Amino acid sequence: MKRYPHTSRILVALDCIVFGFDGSQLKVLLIKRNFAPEKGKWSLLGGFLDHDEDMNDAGNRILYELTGLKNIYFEELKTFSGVNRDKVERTISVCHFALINIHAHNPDAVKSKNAYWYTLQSLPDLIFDHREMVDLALQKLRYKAALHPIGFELLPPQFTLPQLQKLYEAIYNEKLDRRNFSRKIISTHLLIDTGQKNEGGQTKKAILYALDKHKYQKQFNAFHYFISGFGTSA
Amino acid sequence: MKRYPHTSRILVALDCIVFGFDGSQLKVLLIKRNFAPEKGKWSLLGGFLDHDEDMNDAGNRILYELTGLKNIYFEELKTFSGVNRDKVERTISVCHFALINIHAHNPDAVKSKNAYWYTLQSLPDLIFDHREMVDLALQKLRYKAALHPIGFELLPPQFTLPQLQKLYEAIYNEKLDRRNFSRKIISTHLLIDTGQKNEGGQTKKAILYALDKHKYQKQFNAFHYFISGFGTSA
DNA sequence: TACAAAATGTGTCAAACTGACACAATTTTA
DNA sequence: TAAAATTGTGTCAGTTTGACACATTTTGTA
Repeated sequence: MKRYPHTSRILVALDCIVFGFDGSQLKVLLIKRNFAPEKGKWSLLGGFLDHDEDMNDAGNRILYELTGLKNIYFEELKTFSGVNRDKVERTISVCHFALINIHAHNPDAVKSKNAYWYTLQSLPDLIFDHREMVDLALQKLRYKAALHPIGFELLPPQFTLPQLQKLYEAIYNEKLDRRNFSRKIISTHLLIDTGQKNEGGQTKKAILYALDKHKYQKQFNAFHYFISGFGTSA
Repeated sequence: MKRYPHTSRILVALDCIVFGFDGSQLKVLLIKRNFAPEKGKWSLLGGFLDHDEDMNDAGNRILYELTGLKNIYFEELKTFSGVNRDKVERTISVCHFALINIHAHNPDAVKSKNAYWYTLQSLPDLIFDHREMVDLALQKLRYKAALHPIGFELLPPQFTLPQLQKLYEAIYNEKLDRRNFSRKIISTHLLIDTGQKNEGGQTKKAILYALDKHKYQKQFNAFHYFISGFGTSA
């Protein structure tokens, strides 16, 4: 047999919400689409699944082309499969989201592809169902970061507790109690005190921590409840 | 423009792990594949995405054809996209899992399609990557049922606390403390005491509860921590 | 008919955790 | 040199958790 009978073949795309954190705000990487239709409009990072690659290959390829980064944290979110979501031809899109250290990506690659970082509050109009994808990705990020140490993927290798707290406050758009947050993070034993303090700081210098990668991987699926009150019935 | 240039179109399938609970064991619905290749071998419930339906339509169609049930709980798990996972032609499969009340499905429809319920301990060999899908689905069910009131989908409309506990014990394959489990479930306020007791029981008759559907939907995304110790670093 | 056996419903208690809040130490700046 | 901003750590009452005991109900059987 060469093909299955009575079936229809369609295009499979991969779109990805790339999150970054600049120290005070959560940002999303958007790209100016350079082919028709909707050429020149804002879109998520994406591409078509090639005949000789699986989804993981495609994700790595697409993320590498734009950011110059390998081994990026990304995970699958949902398949968007509306019949008319692309007017040219039937295309389903497997939506992913990625978390990167915003200071580590290659700004030249980003610029040359006409990509820019947008805050969630100032997103431009997006093509197709990409806005829906962003909303879902934020929802998933909030869910997952409340339970698992996923937030560290958005920070540089060394960071302070106040920086980590600012990240969580940006993700949930709410203030957290400094003392309780600190207690929670320290009690995970996921952080290693580097013995150093952050330079260029203001007022009191904070301790620089690094992630204990071994414990991080081992405990990744453990529940941590980083955010109190998140997920309650309210 | 009629089509995107330099792209490859592929088949999109939907496969679904259908879970059921017979009162003591967690079971999976498997089907004898009735077309080549691998005809006659065991497979998950599945089908191809048609040109005029989205993934949700396809899932409902496929589940209805086999079980005779509508409004089944099902959710997307992951897209399996290995290049050679189907030898006939490139096919990606969007894997889902479904939870049904095992006593509500249409046994004639199931029988006529050559489908049977298997326990997780006695699964036959499955085609393609379907075994991997089952393992992932069980993992996801365990994860989700520990946090959200998803387990009720596997029970009849009225059930007792001991029945609910047996379900959780089957899902996690471990014994739970009856008193602490009861306290946890009652404290969610998701159950309504029907005032009735279960008939045909043994020894003491237990209270029959029904799910408070309104609260269930409202609190579905809340965290409940049904299973203590699940997701800890151990 | 009464009693053992099995299963169900509810209660107790110490340990751990949570949320709210106070105080001391460090660094910059006026 | 002192005020202001920021960071690190501690306290304490209220809540939740895990381990465990006891009383009640129903069946079956001596």
